[in-house]
Amino acid sequence: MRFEIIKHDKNTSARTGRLTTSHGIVETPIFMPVGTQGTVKTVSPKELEECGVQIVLANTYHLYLRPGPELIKSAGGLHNFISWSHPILTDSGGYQVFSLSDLRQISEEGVSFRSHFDGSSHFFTPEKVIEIQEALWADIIMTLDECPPYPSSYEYARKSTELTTKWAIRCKKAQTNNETQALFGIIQGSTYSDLRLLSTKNLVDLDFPGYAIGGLALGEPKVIMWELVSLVVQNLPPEKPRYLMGVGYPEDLISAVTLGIDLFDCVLPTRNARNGTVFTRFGRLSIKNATYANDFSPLDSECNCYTCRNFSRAYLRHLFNTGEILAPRLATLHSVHFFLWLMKEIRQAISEDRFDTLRKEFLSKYHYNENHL
RNA sequence: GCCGGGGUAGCUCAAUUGGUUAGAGCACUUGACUGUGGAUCAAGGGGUUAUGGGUUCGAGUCCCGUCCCCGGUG
Repeated sequence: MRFEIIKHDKNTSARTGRLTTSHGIVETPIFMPVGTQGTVKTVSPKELEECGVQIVLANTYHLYLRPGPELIKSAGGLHNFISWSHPILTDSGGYQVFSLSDLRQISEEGVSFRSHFDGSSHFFTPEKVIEIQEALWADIIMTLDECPPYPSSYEYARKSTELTTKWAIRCKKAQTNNETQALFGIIQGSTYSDLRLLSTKNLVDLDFPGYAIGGLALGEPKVIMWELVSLVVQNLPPEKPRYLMGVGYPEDLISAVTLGIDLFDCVLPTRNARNGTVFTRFGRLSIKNATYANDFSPLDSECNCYTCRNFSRAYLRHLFNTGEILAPRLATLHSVHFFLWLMKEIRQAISEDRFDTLRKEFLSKYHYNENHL
């Protein structure tokens, strides 16, 4: 993997870049839709391409439990198995163990957990997680981390962050294929500045090809989140890609790019779409609301995605209210298209030295939820 | 026609010998969702208990009339 910075924004820390992987180029800043089980729910790879998707995220935790890394390996790797020829990033499973499994027990050696769907017992170590991700053969793979909940006590966060660093060292050591796969380290530290700083320095010393910031957007105030992102980014090597994990809302993406983030992933555009809430240039729109029953305009009057070119709000509402399978599909297509459109606008604005203007224009039009600030 | 059973929220049903403001599920309305949850959670609206009388301190509940539904029988 190679990362080159193309352009720095004049007024902010935003930048555009080019990430070259063994399955092609990713232009940054970029948003990665989440395809947990080897599919971005409801949409096909071809449709993802049409939405402007360049890289998707898949999940070690889920794919390990089903169908198992051996099967995917014998299919010729994840790209072959799911028929996606562009880059893939796999998450390590640290977050899923934290958020999905009932019984988890963390020790120095690793984490034991019970599967969230059949209750079976499993044990992840840093070495195991690398082995699985090498079998899946994603272009970018992640270190095993522990994601401490918010809020966490300082003492818990300190120990947890220390453990994440030790696991990062073991992951790096366990990696056998660093020619075609890039291993990103994950920075933790909860909401404590000194722990974030320490975590950043320790991981930078290990010289990863890219760095992720994890453990944020877990309910902490936005002010704190941005302070921490800013602090971490300032202490990361500028020439390496930076990935803010699990973020976020459109307004968050703008803020994070401003601080110098290159990569994002989030379930919001896809999960919310399945539940009937889509993102548009004018803000969030709950298509199931009765107010759209007779509204024959598209979701977003300025969008040229397949959904907006062909279907009305009234029809989409009808599809949702009748439980039709097309409803989550069309909504997902729109929101994914919108997120990728936004990233493209951001890249273009940076390259033309007008990122600041774009940011202001976008936020003046986009009606965001004030609870999120 | 006669005999029996039954009419409670849009739907399916609760409501202990008559006893606070008639409840629930689904549906509906409105929120929430940040390294996935087609999941789920939260809040809300909705009732002259078929209808007209009566008994009672008090009736969805007991009595009488009327209307309607279901089963049986002519």
